[in-house]
Amino acid sequence: MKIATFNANSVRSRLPIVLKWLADERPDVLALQETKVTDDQFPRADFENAGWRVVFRGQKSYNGVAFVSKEPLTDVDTSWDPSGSGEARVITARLKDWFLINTYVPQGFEPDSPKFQNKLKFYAGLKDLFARHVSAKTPALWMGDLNVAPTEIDLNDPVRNAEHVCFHPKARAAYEAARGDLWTDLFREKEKGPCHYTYWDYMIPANFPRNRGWRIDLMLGTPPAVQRLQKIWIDKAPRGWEKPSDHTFLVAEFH
DNA sequence: ATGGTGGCACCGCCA
Repeated sequence: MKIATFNANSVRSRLPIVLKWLADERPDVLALQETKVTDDQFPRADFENAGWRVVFRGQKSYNGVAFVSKEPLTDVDTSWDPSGSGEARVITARLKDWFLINTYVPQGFEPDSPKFQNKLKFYAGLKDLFARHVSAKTPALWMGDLNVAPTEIDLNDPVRNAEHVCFHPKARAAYEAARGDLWTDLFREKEKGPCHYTYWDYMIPANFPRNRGWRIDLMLGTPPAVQRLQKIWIDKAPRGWEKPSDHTFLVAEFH
């Protein structure tokens, strides 16, 4: 079982690289975030014509999440709204005995802003979703753009970014509270070292070549998922393709 | 050097 997550930063702009990556990697499931498209405008036919299934929940201009899969997913639920903001940020589904959660967590803008409160509320609100669907015995994955670098080795410059909304103590505490003792950061199961990032702010083009990035795209697993995890890696290849996203793919294989 | 990019929308917002 091969499962991946990718913040597309517009699924329509990123369609060529997503389809090429799917054709090359053939995952069972790809979770997408920031699709930035309403459901009526989602490029469903482009995926289906390439042999993929797709389910999605979007909105105009911002946010939006989707699952692309080889086989049809079941129990697709796009109704979760952990912060009560009405934004399209969560989609859940099942594949065989797996329960899959795809989230695009609010970025939060600035620590003093209402948007940051919305981010904290989103993390707190996920507890209801977990309580409803996930126990320590459920094979489950929670993946997506979580907009939190969990520890100081998960970003290039933890000193300058000490108060950044994606490394702020309150954001990290909200992430840790949501994680609880249920979820394990699967990338850290296999790789303990620094300098492994999934996002490079494209405001400064030199960030990517100099590897000044953030590890904010995560895949978390319950104990059965940890047991089944074989390998997990960050695939930066699409950053070398035409019109890359500012994020990269995080990919995991399970037995 | 206190800037810069990119997507989508529309005359700014969000990341």
